[in-house]
Amino acid sequence: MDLVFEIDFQSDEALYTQLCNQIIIGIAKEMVHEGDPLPSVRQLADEVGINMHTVNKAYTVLKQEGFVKVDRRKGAVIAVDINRLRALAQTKHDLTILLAKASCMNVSREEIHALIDEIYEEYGGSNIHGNSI
Amino acid sequence: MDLVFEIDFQSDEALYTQLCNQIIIGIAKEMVHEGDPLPSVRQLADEVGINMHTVNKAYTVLKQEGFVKVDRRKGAVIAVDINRLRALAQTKHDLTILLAKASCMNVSREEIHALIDEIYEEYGGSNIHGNSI
DNA sequence: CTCTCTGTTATATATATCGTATAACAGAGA
DNA sequence: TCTCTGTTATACGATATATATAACAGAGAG
Repeated sequence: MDLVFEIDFQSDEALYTQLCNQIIIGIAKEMVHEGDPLPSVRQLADEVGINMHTVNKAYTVLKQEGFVKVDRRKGAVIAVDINRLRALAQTKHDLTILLAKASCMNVSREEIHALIDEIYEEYGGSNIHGNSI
Repeated sequence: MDLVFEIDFQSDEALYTQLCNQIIIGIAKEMVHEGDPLPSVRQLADEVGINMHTVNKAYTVLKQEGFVKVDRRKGAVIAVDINRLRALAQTKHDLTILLAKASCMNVSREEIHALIDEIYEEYGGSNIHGNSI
């Protein structure tokens, strides 16, 4: 399974952010794995019809966040190297706001839990912390 | 309990976004309720040391999202009037990206569920969908 | 060595967003 | 009338976003 990139030019999300999210979701869904090469900045830019520098910014952000590293031979490759503590803190911060909105909208805790399971089904059913089944 | 506003000028979150989030979290935590008046744009701007228009933008966004309405007598008041379907869709979209990042960082599904409960404890233990206890 | 690919950097430009600033308006209450 | 409310208009500067053209060093293939 290979990554398919689709850009929504009408979205309010920045183009490079859309690319970042699609790659991160691709990793989570195990469509790509550690060491897999990403398209070159020029190739991906041409493929989705945006500028090379926009792709380069996406790769740079992903690199800073630890999702990608640069291999001089292969180019940009998947590389999940992580500061897990920071990841947990960021996750909690984002969840706090997301759940506040959901709570205000009368989305119950049970509905959230169900949503979590529904989404997580599509992601790696197995990771080192064993969330399989 | 009254809302206390604190602005982090070092944050990468926009100032008006910080205000929006604090008010939404305040509603979720039931520190404020339907009909409660918010500070006037000028008063709040002066209180936290930012421009009136920045506060006004926060109120405008909250109004568009249904968290606030304008009462000519009281000014801006809390008003949780909601398109629940849109709320669910938005919640799922945001969760999809958030969980993808968490999954890549090897944050397990169980840890997410625990985080959900931890955060939800601080929010309304009771809403119309009965997520109490 | 040459050619071509990689990411990377430098400049420049255009547009949009963010935050501030000053000013004014209409509605409502004292 | 005076004062408060949200709202609107306009302007300015700073930053973010996206594009464009150009060049560079490292690495692989011929």
